[in-house]
Amino acid sequence: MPEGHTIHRLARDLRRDLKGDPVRASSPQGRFDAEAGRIDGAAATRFEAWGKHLFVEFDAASASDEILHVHLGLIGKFRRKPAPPPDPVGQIRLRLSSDKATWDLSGPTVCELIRPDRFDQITGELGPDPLRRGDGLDEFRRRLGRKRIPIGAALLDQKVVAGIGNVYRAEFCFLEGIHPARPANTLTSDEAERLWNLACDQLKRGVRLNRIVTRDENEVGTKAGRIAAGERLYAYKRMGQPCRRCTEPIERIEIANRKMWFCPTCQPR
DNA sequence: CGATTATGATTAA
DNA sequence: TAATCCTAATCGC
Repeated sequence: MPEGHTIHRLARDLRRDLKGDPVRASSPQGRFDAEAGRIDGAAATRFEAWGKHLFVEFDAASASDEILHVHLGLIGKFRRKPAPPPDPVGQIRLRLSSDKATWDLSGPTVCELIRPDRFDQITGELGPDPLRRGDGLDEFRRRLGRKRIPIGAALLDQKVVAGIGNVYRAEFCFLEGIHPARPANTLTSDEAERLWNLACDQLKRGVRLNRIVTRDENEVGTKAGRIAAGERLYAYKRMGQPCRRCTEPIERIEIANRKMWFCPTCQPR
């Protein structure tokens, strides 16, 4: 589930359930015991998503200045459970609960307490996030222009743009008719701008629906939230199936160590 | 019941 | 380029 939209949606949902009140923190699995103890009982004051990174700040009076940093990686999940907390199921690294809800974190690639200087470092190394305010476009264009790597690789590089993953990169290249292997610095200023605006629109849509749906709803004839599974995307994982625009079979290519799908006709070199 | 897979990213070779 | 970390669901036998 985790591309940028997931994390921004998570920040919003966690905020609604946990913000303000003292939060109970524990590590049913045990691997985060000591750290959980340090934030247990502190009031959570801020929930922020930066690309695929989630940060939770706590009231300085009730905790130290440490900030919770979570990165879900490929398989991490935050699952909502009712309050009061039920018996934990599976490997729960961190459980956060208020009297409104319980949130169980499993399988994160990063779950740690950090100091503010480290927070500055992590966020400072990220490219612009289409879901955060600011002049992302100029920065995105600048960073793309410095890369000779394939656009398919540049879109995965969190220093170029923060929050895009393997599904969105394939879908964005398809939607803009750009061959995934084209060097990033050969994109015109206009192409870069269209990619950026597309990312802003699509990630926002992803947050709203809490899933990736890139398919045009007029094309499917249903409202976005109801587009059936398997009908939501244009290219991702559709190897050999007919392109939804031109019916040519979708092809697969390996870029930046991951598989990527594209239409050879709609995305010429 | 074991193998495979997953919307990630780093480290080693 | 390959190995590695983290976990759970799914699939084939």
